[in-house]
Amino acid sequence: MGNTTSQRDRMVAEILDNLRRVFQVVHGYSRRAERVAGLTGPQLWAMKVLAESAPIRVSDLARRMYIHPSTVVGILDRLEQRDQVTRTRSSEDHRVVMVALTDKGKETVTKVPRIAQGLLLTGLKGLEKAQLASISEGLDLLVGILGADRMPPQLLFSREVNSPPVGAIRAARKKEPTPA
Amino acid sequence: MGNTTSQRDRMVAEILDNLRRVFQVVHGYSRRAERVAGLTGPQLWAMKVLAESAPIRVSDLARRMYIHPSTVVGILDRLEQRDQVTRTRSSEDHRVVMVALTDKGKETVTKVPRIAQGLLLTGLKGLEKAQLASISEGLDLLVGILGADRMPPQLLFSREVNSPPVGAIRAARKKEPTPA
DNA sequence: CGCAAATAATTAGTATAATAATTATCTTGA
DNA sequence: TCAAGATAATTATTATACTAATTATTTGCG
Repeated sequence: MGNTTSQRDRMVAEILDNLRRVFQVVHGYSRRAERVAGLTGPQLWAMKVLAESAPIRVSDLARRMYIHPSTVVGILDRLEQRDQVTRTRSSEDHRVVMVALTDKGKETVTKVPRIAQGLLLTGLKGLEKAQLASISEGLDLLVGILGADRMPPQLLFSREVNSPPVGAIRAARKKEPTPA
Repeated sequence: MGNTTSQRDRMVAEILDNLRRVFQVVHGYSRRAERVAGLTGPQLWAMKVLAESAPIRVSDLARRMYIHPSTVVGILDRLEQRDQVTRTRSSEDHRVVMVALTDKGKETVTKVPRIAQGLLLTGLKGLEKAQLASISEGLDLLVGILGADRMPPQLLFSREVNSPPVGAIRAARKKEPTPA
């Protein structure tokens, strides 16, 4: 195939290589790291979202985590089993289930923030500002092309998933403790 | 926590956010995309490594894929079941099992190369050289700090995993059809 | 009103991935 | 030599994640 192997082709190949490597490392990374907290990465992530968004519907939690609702169910099963969260069926709409943190869960959240992302965080913080800017810029571009490409194949959950290329998603995830 | 929220802190946070987002997207991405080929992403990846490295030991395959040997066993189970690979126990050392592609497997590999990484590839190829350079640079830095950081917690497979921060790994993955 | 369509959560089934334990084999040292 | 340790692959168990199918419930149309 690609005979000429232009410089660009090589750059693209290298990017894919690096990307794959980063995935691999970060993945096993956060697993080990976060297991220190007694909870796995996704479990902890769910807890963090819960901490921000008080009682929240299962489907909304899934949307915030960018994962499928059925996956969330499993995560909640395990968290509930460990007394970290509670599930309450809404009295208004009996189809919905509201999820909240237990007292124990709240305590967990306050205890772990550092451990969760701490390791990568430490690494990044050790870099110079210029380097941070470089990484940031590269990732932005990456997110851009991914964001543009991801919709067509199969929308994820089919709600407001139409063209928030970057900003909307980030906005939704930042602080904002649901003004209620 | 972080009261002052310096600009650097914000940059770091944003990088982590973006990173997570990229993971999420690429993940579901390659799943959908590669399923078009009838095989899942990791299965296809294993096939590609096999195509390059002829008969190879299970543990070496795992090392090349940066995943755990036990995970490879499962992937091989499914590939073998589909007549894509063969497993042969070595006669020299009865502990080792050599894996190779079947004829059908070889054909599969020639048929799919584009689909596998094609989508991300297309996106990247549409970018300008300067943007590619930017992404590349950012990822290099990221890989750098990850490579430096990943060893201490728990070495992955405990072989020559001592200080090949970046280059060694890439070198091992590039072409090089195992010079015997 | 009453049943069909839509919606929310869950379950079922498959695949990936990691750790820990097991089995078989090989290598060494007493 | 032969038992102790190391090594290779595998199995078991747990967790994540997806798609499809199921169950409840709510809405809306005729």
